[in-house]
Amino acid sequence: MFVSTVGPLDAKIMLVGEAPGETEDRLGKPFVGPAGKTLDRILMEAGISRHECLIANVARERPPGNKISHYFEDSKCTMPKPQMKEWLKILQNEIETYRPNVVVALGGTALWALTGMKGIKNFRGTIVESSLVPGVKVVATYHPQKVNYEWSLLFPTVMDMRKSLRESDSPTIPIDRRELIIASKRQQWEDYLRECLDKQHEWKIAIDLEAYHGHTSWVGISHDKDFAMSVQVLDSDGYPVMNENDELAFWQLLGAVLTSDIKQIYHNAGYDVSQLWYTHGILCKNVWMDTLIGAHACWPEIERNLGFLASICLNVPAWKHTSAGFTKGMYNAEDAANTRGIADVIDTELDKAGVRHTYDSEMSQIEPAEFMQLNGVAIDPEIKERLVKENTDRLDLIENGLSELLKKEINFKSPKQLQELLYLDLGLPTQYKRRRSKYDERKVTTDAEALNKLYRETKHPVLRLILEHRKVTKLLDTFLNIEVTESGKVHTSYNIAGTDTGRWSSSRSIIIPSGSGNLQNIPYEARKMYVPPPGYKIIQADYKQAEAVIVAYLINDVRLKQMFQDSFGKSKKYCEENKLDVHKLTASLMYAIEFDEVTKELRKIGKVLRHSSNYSAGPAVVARELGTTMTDAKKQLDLYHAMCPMLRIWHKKVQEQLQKNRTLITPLGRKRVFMDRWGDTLFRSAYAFIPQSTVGDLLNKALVHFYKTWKHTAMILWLQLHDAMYICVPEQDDERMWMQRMLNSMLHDLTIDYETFQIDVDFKVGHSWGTLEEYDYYA
DNA sequence: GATTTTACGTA
DNA sequence: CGTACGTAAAATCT
Repeated sequence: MFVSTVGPLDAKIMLVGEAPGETEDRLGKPFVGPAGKTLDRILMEAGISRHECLIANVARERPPGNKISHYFEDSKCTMPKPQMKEWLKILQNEIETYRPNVVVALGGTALWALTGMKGIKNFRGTIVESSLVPGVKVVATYHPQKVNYEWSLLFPTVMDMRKSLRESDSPTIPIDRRELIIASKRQQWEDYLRECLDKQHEWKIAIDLEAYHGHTSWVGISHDKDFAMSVQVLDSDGYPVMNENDELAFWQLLGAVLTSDIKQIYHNAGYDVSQLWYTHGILCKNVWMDTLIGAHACWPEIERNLGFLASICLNVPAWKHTSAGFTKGMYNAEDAANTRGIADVIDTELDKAGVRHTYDSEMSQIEPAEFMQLNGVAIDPEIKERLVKENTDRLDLIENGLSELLKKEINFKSPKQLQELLYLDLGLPTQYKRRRSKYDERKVTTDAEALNKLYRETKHPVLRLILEHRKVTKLLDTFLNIEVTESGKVHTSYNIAGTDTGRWSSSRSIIIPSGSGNLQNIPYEARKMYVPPPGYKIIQADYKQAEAVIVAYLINDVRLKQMFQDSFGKSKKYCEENKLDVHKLTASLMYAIEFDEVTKELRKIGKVLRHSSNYSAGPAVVARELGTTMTDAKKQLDLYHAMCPMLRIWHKKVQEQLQKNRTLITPLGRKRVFMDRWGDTLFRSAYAFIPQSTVGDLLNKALVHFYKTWKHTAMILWLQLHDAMYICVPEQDDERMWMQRMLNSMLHDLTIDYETFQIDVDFKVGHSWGTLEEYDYYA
């Protein structure tokens, strides 16, 4: 059925979709099916009333199989067939007749029809002039149906809709007033940098560095969102473009600016500031804002690259496509100007959203995080060589064993070849990946969980060997055969804005690329080669059962809280003598037996259940962890929840809170708005959020305090591992003294439901990361 | 050559 | 129907 345009003819906003779906086809109206429902949600969140909008589709009839390509000659949908040409004419006429102030292109097809541009991902959120009806303003965003499939797109789509609402005030297309000086001449950058010095008490400047293989190639500078200058240092082959004198003058002058009082803005200050210090000896004095961290504090769940932030904070055209080749200088200048513009928006948003304290706290983490990145961690070359040899030998044995069993050469790292081997050649029962929802598609897998299950069922020796092969190659490929720097170290970049929870993430350092990159997932075996500097020893301090303590207070588990309090600051021996063992307590309550009757096996059950229940894991996970049947796991779970009904009550409470405003606030004041689709996945991340985030924030607070207090001593901040910090101190120093100092920073009051408590700390000491020994500080 | 998928390491 | 991450190698896309 032909679906015509609906809505008031004097509408200021016109929405243009792609083509009618099944429901639209049946009812003859646009956006009345599932996509219409999502459109309503988007409009509601943007504060737009559907009845005030003209609503249309580019194609007026439903294509077979809902495939828009049906109306095009080519698969890329750029050459319309005659029918589509006719519909374009209709759309053109309607826009010319009704003249809405803004036309919103919903999805790629509408974007193409209205502007001739392809690629909705790059152009969404930008304001462009229509080519179909010149002079008419178009804002592009995702199609609601796409949001349906990929719920994380809801936020940008809502932001685009809000922009459209603002733009619907008038038909005027905003003019891009930016003045960008690309690859500036010496006179230009000299004048500009001197002006920065003159205005150091008035201006805030954004700085952006581009690098070529670790060397700075461009520097972008901007004091105003409509002005930026880029300075080229290296050409695209990595050769200097300035003569020695000019380059020296440039770095000196830039150094003078960055060590003046001028307020500086960066997008990921950690990188630029470290690079400036490490390769140019410039120690930036006054970092006023980091737009990456600012955006993280405001919107922890969204994408945070500059292009995306600009699309929601500013009215500038997309510029990512200029990042390669001869337009690099343009890209660099736009980065700087847009960073400058975004900073003002975020500065306002931080207060509006009430997250300034989170932002400040994260900003204070830059220095210790960057210290650790630049300082690095030493690798003992002999231990490394030994580990590589041991595991290479082991791999040889495994491969010999496999070739004897199989007599067919296959690549055991190839999931495809393994599937063929196991499920076709050997005829083993096909295993499928565990699904997050019963609506997910069933996928064949050969992962460890599947192979273990197959081994339990069939005892086929090849499975054992494949599992071992996987373990050893993973260890060798990712963790042992790593590049170290000339000084025998590895470096990691700690990413303060790396997670949705406030925990840090860790990844390959761009400044000093080395090691396996991520230092937060090194397996125990490989940790043996990570060593302190000569003459130093390692002290590890980690929060004791941190997340379990937080959960106990969140759900108000009186018995558990009492146990944590009773064991606080006590030695291992004392806890044993006084029956202070969480997992034994759990088991004794579950089975209604005396504490002393709890066997090792029952304690294990208690431990697994507490842990998995805290994150609302299901019977499948419990069965796997305990190696039992699903039926048995279900029984254990029922026992656990009968013993601890508060947990489900708390889960209900979290759901109610989400219903209210989709916002959770942790005991340390971190705020997160959950934008996922309503359902179990959303609930699970919400349950996990508060304990995970609180522990992460607690540790980072402690780490900053400790670093500030002791950075001027011989102490070296060594590693951060979510709930643990590692330091290195001189061999002859008293370790108890350092432990006391760590305690001073780490023991910190937390308040949940008007009850104040602390989380205790465990220590380890040693001379390699893999051989640390427990140190009972309270003994 | 770039991007996505699979598998797996940590807290 | 644990969640939170990052990386290597294979697989797939363009």
